[in-house]
Amino acid sequence: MGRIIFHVDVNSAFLSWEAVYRLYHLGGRLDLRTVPSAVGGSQEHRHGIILAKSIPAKAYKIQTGEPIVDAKRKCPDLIIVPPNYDLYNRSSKALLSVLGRYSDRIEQYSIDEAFLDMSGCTDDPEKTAHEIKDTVKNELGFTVNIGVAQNKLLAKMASDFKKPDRVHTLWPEEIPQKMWPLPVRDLFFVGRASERKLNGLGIRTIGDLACADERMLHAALKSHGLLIRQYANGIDGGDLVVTPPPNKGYGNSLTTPRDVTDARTAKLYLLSLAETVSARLRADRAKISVVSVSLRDCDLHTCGHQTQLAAPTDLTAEIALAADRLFDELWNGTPIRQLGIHTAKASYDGMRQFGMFDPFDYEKQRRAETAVDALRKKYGADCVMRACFLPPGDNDGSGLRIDHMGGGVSREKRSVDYSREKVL
DNA sequence: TCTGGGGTCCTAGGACCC
DNA sequence: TCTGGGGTCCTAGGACCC
Repeated sequence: MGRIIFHVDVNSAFLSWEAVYRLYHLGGRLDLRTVPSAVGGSQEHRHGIILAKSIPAKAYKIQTGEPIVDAKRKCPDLIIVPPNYDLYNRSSKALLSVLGRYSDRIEQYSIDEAFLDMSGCTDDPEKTAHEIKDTVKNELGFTVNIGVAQNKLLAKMASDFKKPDRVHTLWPEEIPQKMWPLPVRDLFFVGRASERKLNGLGIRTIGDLACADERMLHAALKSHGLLIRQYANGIDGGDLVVTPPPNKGYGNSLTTPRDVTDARTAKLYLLSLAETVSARLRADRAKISVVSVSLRDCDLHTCGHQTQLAAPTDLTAEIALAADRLFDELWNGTPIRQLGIHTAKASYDGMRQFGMFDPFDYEKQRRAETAVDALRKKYGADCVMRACFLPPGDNDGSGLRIDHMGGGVSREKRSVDYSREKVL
């Protein structure tokens, strides 16, 4: 038997993990998976979108990524629970540890998805897939779909068929019947923009794409058109990425609770984002050579501006300084909804060239910042903070306080209240 | 009461080199 | 002084994934 690839996908991951947590760790009685429910951000903080939904919620046409307001309109009784990224990371680890018993060639594709190379590990792939699926369910309490195929693309497409708690195969001879009738949007790497262009060419199903004229596709979609045509034919030469490559860049962004209309507040947010980004750089022993600032205005229009640094850095002070300058060059005074700091050209060799015109002593500043990192690791992120972020009172000019470590997802856990009374 | 946050890759256009 | 053409690097923006 040739190559056998499994794609394991947790059904409604964030919601299932929350449901399991409430049932087994908090002793709740309601299983969120059995009612219309969703995980969503806080509307007061303008993070109000659906991150995951239950299957009953799906029946109301509620979609991941849509505003909670719209979802509530579709289903007034929708139960919304806040995200808990710590829980998701723990659940993800538990899943990976179970999968590790079945193959030593695993690619963790995202927090809730993994590819397993099962070549030579099984004489009956479907039976083994069922065994993995049932082991996860019995030991961890949540269900997965497993797609079984000869390459990653087809395994991934197969795991997306009927849910939950299913195993699907997608062998080459099954492609015309199982994959080609699907709308082209269901194909991996066909997003909204590609769908629109393809529809304009009269291509509506994956089958249409599979036999579409290559020159026409290239004219409309460049190399991406040829890639998705290969995918439509079930062709994917990609290997499993067992060892994840190092990051090429690190970024953090934040949608502010209120539009920011003054530079002082914007720069306070940028400083908090620089704190978070650079702490991650130092934790990973990475330095970056490009800093960019992105702004999104109240019309959701985004723009950005970037700069190359004279020397690679991992310092909050240097990144914040660059970000401030970029901000001044970029901002035209439009009220800001979201701010971001992104970095690129990461290097991991630990070198830092001596700079004749460094605004400060790199080594000295780095000792200070790593000392703060150590304190925060030991006593919590809030044990040391800059005076400009200190309570009491507001510091964003509208009665709100700015978190001194801005952006990211893990900080959401603070807003979660898992007191027993809250458990359904 | 509108629309998060983390990434990667590609393309287009301009600067600059020979 | 009517303006080729190949190459690289940089920047901005867009598309896709989860």
